[in-house]
Amino acid sequence: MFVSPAILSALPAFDAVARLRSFGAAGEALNISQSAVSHRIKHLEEQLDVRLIRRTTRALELTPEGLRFADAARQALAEMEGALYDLKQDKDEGMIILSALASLAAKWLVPHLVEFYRAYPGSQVSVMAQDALVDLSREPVDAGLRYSRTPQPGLHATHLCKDWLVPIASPRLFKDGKIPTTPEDLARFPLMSYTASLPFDIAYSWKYWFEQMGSDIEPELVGPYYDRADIMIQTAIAGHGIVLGRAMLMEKDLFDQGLLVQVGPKVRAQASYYFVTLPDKARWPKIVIFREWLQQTMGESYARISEFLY
Amino acid sequence: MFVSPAILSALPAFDAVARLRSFGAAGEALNISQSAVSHRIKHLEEQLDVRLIRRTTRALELTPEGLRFADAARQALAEMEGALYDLKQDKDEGMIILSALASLAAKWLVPHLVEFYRAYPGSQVSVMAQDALVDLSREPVDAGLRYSRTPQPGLHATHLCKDWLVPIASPRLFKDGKIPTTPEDLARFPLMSYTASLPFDIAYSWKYWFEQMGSDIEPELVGPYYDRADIMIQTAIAGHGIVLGRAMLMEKDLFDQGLLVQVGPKVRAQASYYFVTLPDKARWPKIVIFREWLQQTMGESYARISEFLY
DNA sequence: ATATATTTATGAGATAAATTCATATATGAG
DNA sequence: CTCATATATGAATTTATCTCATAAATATAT
Repeated sequence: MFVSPAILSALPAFDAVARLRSFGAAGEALNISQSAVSHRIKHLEEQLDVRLIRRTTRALELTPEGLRFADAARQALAEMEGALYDLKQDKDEGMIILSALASLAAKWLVPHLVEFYRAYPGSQVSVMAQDALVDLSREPVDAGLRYSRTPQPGLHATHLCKDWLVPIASPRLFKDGKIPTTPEDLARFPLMSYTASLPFDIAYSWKYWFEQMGSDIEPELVGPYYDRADIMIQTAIAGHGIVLGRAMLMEKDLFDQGLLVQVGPKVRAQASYYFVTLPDKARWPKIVIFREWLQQTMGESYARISEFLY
Repeated sequence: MFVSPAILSALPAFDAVARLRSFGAAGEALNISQSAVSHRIKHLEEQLDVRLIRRTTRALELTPEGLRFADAARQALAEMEGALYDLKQDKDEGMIILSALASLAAKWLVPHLVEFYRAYPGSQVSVMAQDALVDLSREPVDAGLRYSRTPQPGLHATHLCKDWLVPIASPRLFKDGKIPTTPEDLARFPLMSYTASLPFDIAYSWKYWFEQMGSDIEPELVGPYYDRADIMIQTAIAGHGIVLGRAMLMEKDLFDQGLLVQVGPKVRAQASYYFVTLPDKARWPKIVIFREWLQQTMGESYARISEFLY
């Protein structure tokens, strides 16, 4: 057997009549005329070939069959109502599932997320720290926080901020208290770099930095290497040497905890941070709220960092 | 929130697409065109403002939202399918709930019902032995077996058979073996009658019988009285006296068990047996089957009794 | 008994929606 | 690149639904 659309579309009317015991009241509840309700119910009874309602001019009563059918109708409608509510929740105020690069998640996002929760107490953000770029239309992920030169085509992308490459190190590395200031000074320390697998790998390398400094020093890199920028920074904090790191990842370590010091001029990183979503989801309220917060807050971080670093 | 008919009527199409992973196949399953399915799904997605299906020319995939919604849709449809099946069952082969007068139920219907079960093994009849006439449109009762002069207006009624009033008694009452044959003989025994509360009460009384016999005897009735015809017959079987009973109620006792003997001529009873249903239900298969069996079987009973009694 | 008020039923016309057909469009496979 | 196989789309048509005005039915009050 198969349930015809005609039967289904009559359910709200029948349910309303069953609950309100009046065609007029049901019509009012559904914003249609009493006549429409009457027609619909009649049509439904014809479809089912069963009398569902006993009409006694002044009052309505359900037949035994009508009572049973009303139960089923109510249950089916409740099921759909629940599904609709869930969909709405997804858009409005449900949890945002965000796919972010692990380095950014660890070093910038997680420390700042407390501010978001403070500002929007009803919200919840779940961060999936993923190195691979997930397919937003396939995975149950609402949005992505990405670092790239250009946003991926086909997605709704919002530019958040640029970044800087900065040589940093633990103050403890300089036992005599003399922090290097020139490329030449700097090159005497162990230079470490993150072995990115990104296509713009070169942008991270010391080679690029020395070029930007107008220096012809050919840097000699030492290990350990990690493929994650945040772990590379931890290595610097541990005092293993000088790391060329992305400024946005080091905000807390530089300012708030003093674990790192800048040991050379910043240079422009080649990529930017983007917030991306499927075009469909771009206007979902919960996404809009988070995106605007992110844009504002990353912008502030970037401004603060840009001003602080020489 | 309230579930709009537009959303509901798109559910079968969406469910079919979700199951079959193809618009074309879904259309075929629902006997509509591929184009119609495409339009419906598009409309549904617009209504919900959520993308449910990822289209990739060659294959379909549900989005995470689509998967969840498909579950809800399937469940709601299953609920309705169940309800539709129940309604169909009611009409086709479900249990027949029959309201019958207690006397007829006990003395004729129950003994004959085994024949019905034998003839229609899938069927089930539930007999509610009720003295009061129930309102068929209000109670969960499918049909009524009634004894009246005219069928109740507004109901679909089928005439089953007439009946006779017959004086009967236990053979044990006549210790000398002489069974009375004339009204005068008969009047020497205790005469008992059922104190009906029916409007055609008089028809049962001995007075009426003696009149019909052309006798001017004024019968003197003795107790015990019962308001149920079947119990009155049991009283006769117990040998308490002569009872004027309805022939249809005594078929088994007279023929098959020899518990009663006829002790005077039969006279026509004023009422008939009718099988009544609500007009809506009159053509339900299960009702038709039972009605036809009843008509046939009561007809045979009546013919047998009419021939047997003088 | 009769009038009245209240409620559902009905028919016709107007409006809106769904369906089909024909065809465009997209894309994976060979 | 082309073909085969899907879905998408637009316009015309058909179908369904709604509203309005009004009829019909009956419980309640007079």
